[in-house]
Amino acid sequence: MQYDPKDIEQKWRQKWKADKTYKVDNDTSKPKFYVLDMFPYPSGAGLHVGHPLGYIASDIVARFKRHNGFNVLHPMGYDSFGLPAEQYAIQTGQHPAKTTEVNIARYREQLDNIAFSFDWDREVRTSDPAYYKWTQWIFIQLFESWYDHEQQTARPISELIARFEQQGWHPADPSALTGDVEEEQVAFSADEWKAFGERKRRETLLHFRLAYLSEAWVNWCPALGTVLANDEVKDGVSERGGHPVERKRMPQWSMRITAYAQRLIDGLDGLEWSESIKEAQRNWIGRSEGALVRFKLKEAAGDIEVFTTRPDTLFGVTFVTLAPEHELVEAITPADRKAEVMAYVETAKNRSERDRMADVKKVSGVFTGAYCIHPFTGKEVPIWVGDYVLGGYGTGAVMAVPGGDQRDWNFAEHFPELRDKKIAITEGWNVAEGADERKDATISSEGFLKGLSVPDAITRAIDELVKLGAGERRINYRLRDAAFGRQRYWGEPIPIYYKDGVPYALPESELPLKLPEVDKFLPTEDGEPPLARATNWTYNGYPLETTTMPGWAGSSWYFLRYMDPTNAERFASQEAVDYWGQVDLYMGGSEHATGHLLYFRFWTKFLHDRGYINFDEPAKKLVNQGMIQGVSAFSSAIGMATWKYKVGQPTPSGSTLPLLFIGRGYVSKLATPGLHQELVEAYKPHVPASYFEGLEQLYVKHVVDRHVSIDMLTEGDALDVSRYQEVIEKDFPGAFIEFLLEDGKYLCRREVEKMSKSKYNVVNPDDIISKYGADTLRLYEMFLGPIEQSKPWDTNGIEGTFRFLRKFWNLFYESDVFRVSDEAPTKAEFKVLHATLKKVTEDIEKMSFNTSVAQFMIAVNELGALKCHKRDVLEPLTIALAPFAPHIAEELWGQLGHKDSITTAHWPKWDARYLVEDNFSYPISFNGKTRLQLEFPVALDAKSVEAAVLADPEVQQRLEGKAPKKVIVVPKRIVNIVV
RNA sequence: GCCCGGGUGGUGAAAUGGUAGACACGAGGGACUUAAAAUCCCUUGGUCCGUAAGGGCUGUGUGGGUUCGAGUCCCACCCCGGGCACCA
Repeated sequence: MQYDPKDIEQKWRQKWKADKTYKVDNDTSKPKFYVLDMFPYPSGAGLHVGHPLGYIASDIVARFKRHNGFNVLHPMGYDSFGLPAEQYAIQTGQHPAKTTEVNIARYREQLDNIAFSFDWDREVRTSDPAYYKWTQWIFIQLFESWYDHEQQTARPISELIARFEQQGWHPADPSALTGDVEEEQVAFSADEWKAFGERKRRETLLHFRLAYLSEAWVNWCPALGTVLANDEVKDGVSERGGHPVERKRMPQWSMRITAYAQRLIDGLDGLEWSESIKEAQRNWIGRSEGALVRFKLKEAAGDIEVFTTRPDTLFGVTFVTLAPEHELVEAITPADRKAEVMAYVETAKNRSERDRMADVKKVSGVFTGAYCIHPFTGKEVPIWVGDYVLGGYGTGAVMAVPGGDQRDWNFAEHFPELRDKKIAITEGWNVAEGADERKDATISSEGFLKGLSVPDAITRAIDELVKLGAGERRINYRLRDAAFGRQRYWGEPIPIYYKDGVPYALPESELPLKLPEVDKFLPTEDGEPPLARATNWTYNGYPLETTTMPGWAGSSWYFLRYMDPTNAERFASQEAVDYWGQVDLYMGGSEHATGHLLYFRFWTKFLHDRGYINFDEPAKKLVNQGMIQGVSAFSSAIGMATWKYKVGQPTPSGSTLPLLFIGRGYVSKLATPGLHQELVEAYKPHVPASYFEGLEQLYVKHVVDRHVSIDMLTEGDALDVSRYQEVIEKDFPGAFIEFLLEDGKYLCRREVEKMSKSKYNVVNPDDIISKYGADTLRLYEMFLGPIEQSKPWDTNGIEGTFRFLRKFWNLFYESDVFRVSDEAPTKAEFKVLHATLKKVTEDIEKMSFNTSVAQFMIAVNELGALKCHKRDVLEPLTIALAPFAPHIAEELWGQLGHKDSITTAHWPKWDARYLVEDNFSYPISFNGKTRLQLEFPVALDAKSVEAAVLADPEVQQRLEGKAPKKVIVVPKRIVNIVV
């Protein structure tokens, strides 16, 4: 019988499904191992060969751990809320739940084809009310919590209320952290608190809740009636439709992730995550140490707060710059300057943050006309507004030190009234040329900092600030609180209602708050989110929140739900959570470095703080699979050409030329100037002959590349011209279309790009499976290279893994008859087996799957050469192969006479006894260059090896009678003779 | 600019400081076959010498260094990929 994956794969998939082979119990007698894949968003495009890469790797580990006696949780589900389904719904009117359902069914079918060992009874979907009930529940817990900075933990809001009743609150109170809005909450005493009305109390509490409503800057697009992300705004207009976008302050639900900034940094140290992801998170959180400095306003009460990492440069302050959004701008600007300043503010703040940050060269700003007082010198410092200062970072104001900060320098240089006021702050530096940003400089400014090194000056400056009451040490984080409300339909409703304009959490008994039906998935006419279209969207007559949660809400805790996916009483039972605990291996793409992976950690820490789980990091080990890129194919067309005549002759214009497709050979030829005769010939029938008279050079101005679907390519990048022509004819009705062939073929240009539908370079796993089977696909994806590395998909190599499986199969067969002997294996056969077991076992633990596949190939080649058909070799080998190629392993396991599934088999242990070598063939090198090989017994000591080597005639001959300077013998490795 | 990865044959790649290129694809040659498919065998980094057996030189982005010995460690640089970025 020949190896034919079609029948056996089909058969086993059905059997596994019927037997619930991959069902996992919360069986506490076995040690647990939790293998998690980042769950997919079920897009309409389905899976391509890149998606399963990580799933296959984690599946191998899961199966391996199971063979090794672990109770392995290896679940899968869907991150099924999201924008694409909503956009599709807007276009087609089809309910997103419906398209999502269809897409999930398709995903499931594709996933099933690859035979993952998922326990599908544990599937979760974030858009399922039974699931998002708990997402909403967690939201309420966040709403009902505050962060105690002193104890570094989240606590119930009731405990904060108790504090307020006893001691009130003061901004300097170190224990109650308010995160981003810290400055906005003014002090109040216990008595004042008690005197507050219900409304006032709740408004105050919003400044402390971990999920809170506050005014936040957003990109508001009135025409679309929605808030846009930074990258949806280009040059002040929306990317879609080009409508004007304004920066606007709107009430927004946010998550106080900033409260966890330090713990999110500290927690990284204990994690087995790649250094690059950890670094990305550290950068994202962006801790910087420095000082908060207060500059008293000259004409008014109050002061401008500034964060600086370089208080040592305080004597170099020449001006203070406020962000255009800064609330003081309007207040401090004197009447005579108001018109000019506010005009600037209007234009500046409506530029998106991204635009403002991208334009490094363009300096813009305006003098407010107001002054503040330098805390050390008492001198007046002019206050400017500049868009290089961002409202959302630090305090939205900077002390500008042109002598020490290049951006400040650039700003000063740009304005004549500031240009000559730059103050040098370091020794040996010419401030006219630029800023000195060195951190190993010596301060040369006037005052008490003169002569100090930068670190000493920083300490001294802060001490002085504290003494004067003009500032204090401050640690600032770049991390901002996360916007949590979305003006969208297809997301979790936020379980909040409004009484008297202030938010209240729904009682737990009202959960889940189900997504209401709406007539359209668009904002209302007056710009309310889609949920406002729902009839009777109220609770006890009070209006319900109309924004929904962002995509990352459901994925921030899903790993917990898999532990106990149907629990109706709790997000997961305490026992289940205690048993499964942290994810032992988390597999997913590195593109989630600062999004999902940060929120995931944040929510875990929060649930830990509130006592729901006993660990505060979700995943011990994280592995990022590389991206599988597609190799796109392009056609190149010359739509219009410019013809250059001899100098002095007019160029004809307005001519209609054929759409001429030229192959890659011609494209590269065009790079060199000349008269490209083939092109001229192709054009001749279409243009007047006079066009070509006296033509000396042909310049082609526009070569338009078009993606060509890769399934239109035949052998060696040749295009199926007639099929492609049909496609082009549809896009350019009535056009002349010609293909310029090279050796009778049209060859496409190839390029490695991201694999995506729009690039027509998607390779579908189903196609591969129907041709070679899932086992081959699994092996091939692993064989491609190290799991973390990105690599282009090239189906050409797949034959090798298919051949390997066939050879493996044939070890069990002789002339198409199943024949496995019970004869005792030879030493050589055992050696192959145990070498393979050793390598594969070690490689799986290192997640080096490409090398384990290679080892299997070596084993099969060697056993084939030995004509080994022995049970004691093949049986363990089959178990070892099972995690990689489960179908063929299960089939052969059955044929070997086993009744139970191979998944229940114990992992075979390798035995070092079989790997012992009697002899070792030493490479003998002279000055590090290998010249010959000599075989000696392994047991021979270094001295004896040296003597034996030197006695060898060939060595003697090479030495030409001279004595070697030195002989290095590394037992069982190498001999190096230095001459 | 900063922070992470990475650079090895025609291709995907392998290599605890110890024989660079395992394994696989592709290519070339051969066997079997009426033929094809399938299978099997041989060759395959470059280059030079040799009829051959065989041998020499060279070779892991570039230039230095450490070492008996460097793809691997150190320094400087170049290129590619990813992330971050007027972050005060």
